[in-house]
This record gives sequence, structure tokens and C-alpha cells, in this order.
Amino acid sequence: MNTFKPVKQLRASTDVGQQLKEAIFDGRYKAGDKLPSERELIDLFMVSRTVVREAIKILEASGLVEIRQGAMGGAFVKQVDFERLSDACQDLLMMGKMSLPEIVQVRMLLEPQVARLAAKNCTSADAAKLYDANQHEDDTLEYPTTVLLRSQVHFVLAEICGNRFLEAITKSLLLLLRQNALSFEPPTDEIHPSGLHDKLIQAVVDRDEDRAEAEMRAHLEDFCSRVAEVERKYK
Amino acid sequence: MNTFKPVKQLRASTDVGQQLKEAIFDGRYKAGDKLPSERELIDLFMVSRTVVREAIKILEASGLVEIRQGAMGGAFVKQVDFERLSDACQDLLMMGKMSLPEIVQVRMLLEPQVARLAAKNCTSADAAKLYDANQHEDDTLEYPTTVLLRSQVHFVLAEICGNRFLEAITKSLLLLLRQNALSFEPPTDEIHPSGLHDKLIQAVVDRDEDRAEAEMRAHLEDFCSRVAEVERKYK
DNA sequence: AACTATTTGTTCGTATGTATG
DNA sequence: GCATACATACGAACAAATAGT
Repeated sequence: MNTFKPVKQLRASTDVGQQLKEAIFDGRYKAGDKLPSERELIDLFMVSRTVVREAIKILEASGLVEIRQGAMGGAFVKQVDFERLSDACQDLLMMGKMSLPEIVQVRMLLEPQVARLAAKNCTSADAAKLYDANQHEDDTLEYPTTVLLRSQVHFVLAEICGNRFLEAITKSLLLLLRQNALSFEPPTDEIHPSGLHDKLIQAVVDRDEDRAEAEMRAHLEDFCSRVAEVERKYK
Repeated sequence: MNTFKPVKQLRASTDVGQQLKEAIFDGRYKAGDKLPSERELIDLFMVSRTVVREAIKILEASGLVEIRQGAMGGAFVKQVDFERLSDACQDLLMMGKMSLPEIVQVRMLLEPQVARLAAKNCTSADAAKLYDANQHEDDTLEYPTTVLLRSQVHFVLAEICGNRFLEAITKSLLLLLRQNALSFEPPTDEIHPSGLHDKLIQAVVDRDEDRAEAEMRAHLEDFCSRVAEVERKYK
């Protein structure tokens, strides 16, 4: 068995990018921190400007830093969350490597479990956040915004489920559906009447896991059938 | 309400990168195709070489192309799959935005459903692939390789579950566990005795959804308890 | 084995755009 | 308005890798 590591001939830009990436992973640079400027990086890595710029572009494309220009500008470490995951999924969707119905199917599998876990972990602070999100959903009036905000409850549930991986996947999934499923514009109330989340939220707040799971399942099935019905009517 | 779109001042490299990305999404360049060379891109986009290079680096960082050097070299469109998703998760893991136990918990949620769907869709060709994967797992002897190949069955199951989003998530998840869970090296047979997958595979091939789900659940619980036991013993 | 053509990798110098104070 | 600090962009040159002759 070969215990040697292959000597990889890294490109300078890739090398610099990886070292900076590790520095960020190690916590040497935290969210909000500014990476050294291009000039400083040139001195630190002993490479040319071009190499440094390519490396930073790589970091930016990886969603790790955000580049601002002007005085006080530079590469700032971003708060990383599920955004990158969502982008990756979006690309797969765009390349036809998956379809919306498949995403919906996964949603039907995951979200009831999210609700169950949320019910298991729900604190009084979480309950307050849930009520607030539910309240807020009925505030806005315009359609697209409304749909966005109405899903807030689902986002909050993902946050309180206590599993950050599940949270990231669920949020990515919800975001994907938001960004891609709005091809038609039916009257809001037909597809999403107010008070739709009430029973679900109550189950979670009551910390009744079985009921939370069941309510979420019922809610999703109800929602899907509404969408299907409206689609039939408007197309 | 503002109906105007903000005039965004894109960086030249970002702009070129997006246009190339769209070309790939549109299918104007397919997997294996070579993008125009740097020189050609300079003429096509009327920008400098630096800009073109940064754009290509962005595509590479996004996992869309692979750059080869030398004559006949260039940027070649990659076969995109779950790899990008896996990378995104890996970054989240490295940044401490999630932990292995959380990933394992999601695995316990997802894979039984994968098994159920696989059982639902399993064709005779799929069955052959499963048997083959199961057979192949006992061939190799060295530990790390063995563990890798033993999971083959799980990969095949993900492939035949019929939902490409679920497949991508599951594969990413399995890959993550492979790459990060190998901190100790117990004797293989203690943790993964041969024939472990037999009952699970049989259930799937029999297209018995309930049994497939149950067998997968039992298999995962069994595996986890073995790992825990071995960890206790060796640490 | 040597040479050539093509393509990416790297460097440098210079000029411009943009935000801060 | 101006100086400063930073990113953005261009063009020319040379180095290195690779395929074909």
C-alpha cells in the first residue's frame, strides 16, 4: 500500500487560495475580518499581484469572502451559512440534474422530521419566534413578498430543530422552491390562506412530536394539492 | 413598487464568468467540451487576459470546469454531480457550522427513506448492480479502502431511489462521513462484518418497501452501536 | 530524441475607478 | 477639492507544460 502522498504541482493561485481558506477555517480570520490587502499578500506569499487576485477571486467564488473596493476596501470574510449549499443545488437544478418535483418530494420527507425535532426542542423563546413569524406573515400584501414571508415559519422551524445540517438542507430546499416555483401568480388566499400554520405551530409549541410531524405532513399535502388545483385552473 | 431593475456594475471577470456559466447551463458547452482558449475569449469578450483568467478561475472554483495545461489544454466542462454539494457541506463542517453527529442524525432520517424508494423502484438491472456492489465489498482487504468500498451498497441504493436530489444529498452525506470519520482504525470485521448488507439488499430486491426501510434502520443502528463500542475499546 | 506549435502559468509596469477622510 | 488606499483593468513579456511531428 502506498503511504506516500502524491506531490501535487499546485498552481500558485490555488495554493494561495487554499492557504487562505485554511486560515479562515482555523479561525485566524473570522467573519467580518479583513484579509490582508493585495499588496500585503504579495509580500506574504512572495507571488505576483495576478496570482493574489486569482486566489481571492477563488475565495469569493467559494462564498468565503466578499470583496469591497475603495479605501477601507479589501476582502472581508463572510458569515458562511447555507447559502453556498443553496447555490450548489441551484446549479444542479439549472443543469437539469434534478427537477422541482424531486425537490418537493424530499421536502415531504424532511420537513415532517424537522417539525418533530422542533417540537422536541422547542423552548419558550423559540415559541415566541414562531408566533412572531406567523404574525408577520399576514402583514404584507403584495403577492411575491407575501409568499416569501409566509414561508418564514418554515425557516424558523428549521432553525429550532437543533440539527444544523438538517437546518442547512431544509433552508436550501425552501430557498430553491421560492426561487424557481413562482412561474405563475395565483391569488394568494387560494394557495395560502391565513392561519394555515396555526395548528402546526401549536403542536410544536406544545412539544407534541407526533402531532407536529402529522400536522406538517398534512400542511404540506394540503399546500401541494392547492397548488395543483390552482395550476389546473389558471393554465 | 419599484419595477426597475438595479443597474448592477458587475466586475468584468464576474460578468464573463456568468456568461460562460449560462452557456454551460444552456448546453452550448457540454461535459467534456473545451471552452474557447484564453486568447479566443479575449477576442470574444473584448477584455484583457487577466479578466478572462479570473473568470475561468471562478468557474473552476465553482466546480464547473477543469483546467488542463499544455497544448490541447484549456478549460474543459466537468461532469457535474453531487461533488459540489459535498464540497459546500465540507466547508460548513470545517468552519464548525455543523458536526458529525448532526450529519449522522440526518443519515438516520434519510437513508431508511432512500431504501424505501429504492425498494419501490428496484428493477432487475438495479438488483444486479446491488448484488455486484455487495460482492465487491468483500474483495478488498486493506482497511481504509475496504470501508470505502463497503459503502458502495449505500451509493447504489441512492442511485436507484429515483430522486436525484435525494441521491445527491445522500451521496454527499456518505462522502462527508467517509472523509471525516476515519480518525481511528479498528479491525474491519468488528465494525463491518461481511454479509451485513444481505438482508437489506434482499428486502429491496423483493420490492418490500416496509421491510427495506426497517432493515436500513436496523442496519444503521447496528452500525452506530458497533462504532461506539469499538471507540470505547480503543480509546 | 529533438523540435515546434499551442495553451496555460506567472510576472511586471502602468493606468483607471472607487470609496474614505 | 484633494490626497490616500484600495481594487480593477490592460498589455507585453517570458516560463512551463503538453501534444504532435
